[in-house]
Amino acid sequence: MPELPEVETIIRGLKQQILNLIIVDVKIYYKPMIKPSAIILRKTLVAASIINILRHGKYMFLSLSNQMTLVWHLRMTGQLLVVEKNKAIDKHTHIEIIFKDHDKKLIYRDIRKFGTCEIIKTSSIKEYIENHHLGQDSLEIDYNSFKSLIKKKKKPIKSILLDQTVLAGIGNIYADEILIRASVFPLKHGYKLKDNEIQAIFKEIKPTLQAAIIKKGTSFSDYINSIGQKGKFQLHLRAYQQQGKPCFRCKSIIKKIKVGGRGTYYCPNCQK
DNA sequence: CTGTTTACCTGGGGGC
DNA sequence: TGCCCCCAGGTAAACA
Repeated sequence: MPELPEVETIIRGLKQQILNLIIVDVKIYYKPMIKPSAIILRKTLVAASIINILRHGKYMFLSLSNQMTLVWHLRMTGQLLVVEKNKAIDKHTHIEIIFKDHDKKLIYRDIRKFGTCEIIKTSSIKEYIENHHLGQDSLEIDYNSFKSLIKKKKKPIKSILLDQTVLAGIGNIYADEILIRASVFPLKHGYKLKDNEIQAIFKEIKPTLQAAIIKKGTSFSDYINSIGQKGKFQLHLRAYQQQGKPCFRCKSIIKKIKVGGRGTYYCPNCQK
């Protein structure tokens, strides 16, 4: 499940590997993931190069040399990989991008086919973020806007952290990791949180995500970065998938519940 | 407007 | 061995 730290890790890898390489061919095997169409994607990419990559939350913006930008979202099992040009692809590979005079290619793999690739004008990236009602990036958000957003919401804080219109980038893993570090019960509603609890959550958001970026993300099931490596933050998880294990703080047994339909892990003693 | 539920997909695991 | 069912979760769309 690529969340902000995993997407950031992928972008850092891609920037080192494929920036400014001229694209000579694009092969598309699964068309429904592309907006507006596979034909337009091919036309847009051939003869162009990727000159910059930005991130907002879990969205990647790959800007091209021709004033166009690919908005790529990996959803749950998407992978952007740089592999040897002659490497055989498997049935989960949906796009191949071939570069001029280069022994590597960029491929898109996605077991569950939820990922999307959308072509927009580079000048309308801001507009795209607004139209999709994305909140501030989780590494950028300031305390006052965070606090006022949380106070308005009549739903569990866990669901609020997952809401990309509130703040962008947090998914199921890091929502639980932030809440156990902040000692806040995931089912407690936003408007019922005390200032010191909102402060405690805010204080954990950026350091938790930054720590995960340093470890190159969490690899629980499918996530690997652009050179096929797993992350290492799964070795530092305190809540996610830790049911039955002792809490890092008080040694109580971590419990698993459902919040808004999502598996949620927490310490029944520290998070009340 | 708000918040909740469902659809989109596939693979893995449990029950039998 | 194999079939059925459920589960995993990010987002958009449908719904209440």
